[in-house]
Amino acid sequence: MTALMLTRPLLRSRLSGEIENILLKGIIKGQLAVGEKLPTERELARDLVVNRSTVREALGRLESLDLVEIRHGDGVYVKNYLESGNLELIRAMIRLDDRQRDDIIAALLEFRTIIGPEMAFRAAENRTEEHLVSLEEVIWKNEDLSILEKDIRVHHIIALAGANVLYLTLLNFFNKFVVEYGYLYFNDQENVKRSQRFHEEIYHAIRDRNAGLARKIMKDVLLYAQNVVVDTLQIGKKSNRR
Amino acid sequence: MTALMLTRPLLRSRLSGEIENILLKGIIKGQLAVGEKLPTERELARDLVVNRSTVREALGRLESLDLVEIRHGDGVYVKNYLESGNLELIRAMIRLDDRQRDDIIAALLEFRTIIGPEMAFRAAENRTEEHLVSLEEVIWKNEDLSILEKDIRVHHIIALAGANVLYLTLLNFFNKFVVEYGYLYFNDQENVKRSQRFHEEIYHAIRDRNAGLARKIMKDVLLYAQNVVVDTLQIGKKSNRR
DNA sequence: AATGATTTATTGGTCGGACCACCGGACCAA
DNA sequence: TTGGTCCGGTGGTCCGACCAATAAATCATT
Repeated sequence: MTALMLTRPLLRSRLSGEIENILLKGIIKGQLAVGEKLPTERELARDLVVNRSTVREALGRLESLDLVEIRHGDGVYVKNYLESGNLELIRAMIRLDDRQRDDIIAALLEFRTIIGPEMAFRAAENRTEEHLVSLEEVIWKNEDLSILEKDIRVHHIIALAGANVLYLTLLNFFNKFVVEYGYLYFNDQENVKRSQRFHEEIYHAIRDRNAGLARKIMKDVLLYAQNVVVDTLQIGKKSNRR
Repeated sequence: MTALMLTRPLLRSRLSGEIENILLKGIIKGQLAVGEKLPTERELARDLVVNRSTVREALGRLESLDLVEIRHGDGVYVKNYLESGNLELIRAMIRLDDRQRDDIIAALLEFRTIIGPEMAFRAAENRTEEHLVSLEEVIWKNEDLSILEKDIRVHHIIALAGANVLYLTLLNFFNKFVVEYGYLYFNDQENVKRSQRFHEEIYHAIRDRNAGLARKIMKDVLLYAQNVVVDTLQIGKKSNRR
C-alpha cells in the first residue's frame, strides 16, 4: 500500500444522493426546524427538476437515518437529529461541517481511550484458543499486511474476544476513520515500531489471561495515539490562524 | 404516560419495508453469504410479485444501513454486517433473532456501565450554569413528568454537559431501549425512589464540580440497574427451560 | 350549539413501462 | 500482450397512473 494512495476510487454521484445531502445539510445546520413539515414529494420533485421517484429514494434513506419521519397520507416531518442515536450522523456532521471536525474527532479519540482498555480486559478473560491463533496469524504470519491493516485486525480480534457486540460496532465505526486518516499516524516510523510492540505485548497479556495488564497496555497505546492526533489537530488550528 | 403504554402506534407495513426485513433477516442469519451477489432488481421484483421501484427502495435502505453495496451497471452485493459499524443493526438483531436478545441487552448494559461514569465525571468538570438550571427544572419543577421521562432527561443533560457527541449518540441509542422496557424497572417503587435519590445526588455532585463523586454515583446506579435487568433476564431463561 | 359520521382533497405508496448511464466480458486490431 | 470497440445486462432516472391513508371540511343528528 502506498502512503498517499494516489489512486482512490472516485465517488460516483447519484442524483438521489445529492438530494439526500441537500436535505441532510439543511437539517443538521438547522435550516429545517425540528417538527417542520417538508414540502410534498411532488413539490420537491418539481422544484428540484427531478422525478418523484428520485425524491422518494432520498427521503427513504433519510428516514433510515432517523432524520425524518414519513407519514403516509400526511407528509414528511423533520426529526431532531441530536436525538437520533445514529452513528452515521457523526460522519455526516464531519463531512458537512468542517468547523466541528476537530472537536468531533477529539471526542471520538477520548471515547475510544475510555472503552478500549475495558474491552481488552474482557478479551483477556474470555479469549479462546481460536482468538490466540487469529492474533498469531495477523501479528507474525501474513508479512504482506500493512501495519495499518494489521492494527485494525488486531483490534478487531480483541473486540471479538471481548464479546460485546456494541464495542464491535463502535470499533468498526472508529476504523472508518483509521482507514481514512491512519496513514498520517503511521508515516512516523517511530509509531510503526510502537504499534508492533503493542501487538506483541497485548498478545502475551491476553494469552496469559492477564486482564489487568492487557487493560494497561491498551490504555497506554490509545492515550498515546490520542495525544499524537490531538497535537496534530492543534498544529493545524494554529497554522490556519497565522 | 401510562405504565403499559396500551396504545402504541401500530406498525403499518410498507411493502418495501417487508422486503427490507426479508433481506435483512437473510443477511443477519447468514443465508446470504458475504460478497454474494443478490438477484437483480428486476428478478427480485418478479419473484416477489412487486414493482421494481418497491424493490429499489428496500435495497436503498439496506445500503443506507451498510448491509449491501449497490454497484451501478453491475449488481447488488452483500456486505459483512459484523463490520458495518451501524447501531441500527443491533436493534435489528434483537428484533429478528430472539435467541441473541438477552446476550445483546446484557452487552449494552455492561457498556453503559463502563462509559456512563466517565461521562458523569466530565459533565461535572465542564457543566455550565445552564446545565444546572436544566437539571433543576427536570428534577424539582415539572411535576407532571413520569420518573422514566425524568430519568431520560437527566441523563441527556449530563451527556450534553459531558460534551462528547459520541456519548450523546450512544445515550440516545440506549434510550430507545429504556423507553421500550424501562417501565419494567420502574414498576418497582423501590427503584423509583432509588432513581429520585440518584437524580438529587448526581445534581449536587455536578453542581459542586465534584467529578470523582459524580462518577461514583453514576457507577453505582448503573451497576444496580444492570444487575436488576440481568437478574430478570436470568429468571426469564429459567422459566423458559422448565 | 355540540357531537359524531361522512365526504373530499391531499399526500405518501405502489405500479408498469420506458429510456439513460454504467459495467464487464467478448471480440478485434495493433 | 495491449488497447479499443461493441454488446448484453444491470442499476439510475423518468413518466404517468392508480391505490391507500390521513386530515380537514362537511353534513347529519341530537
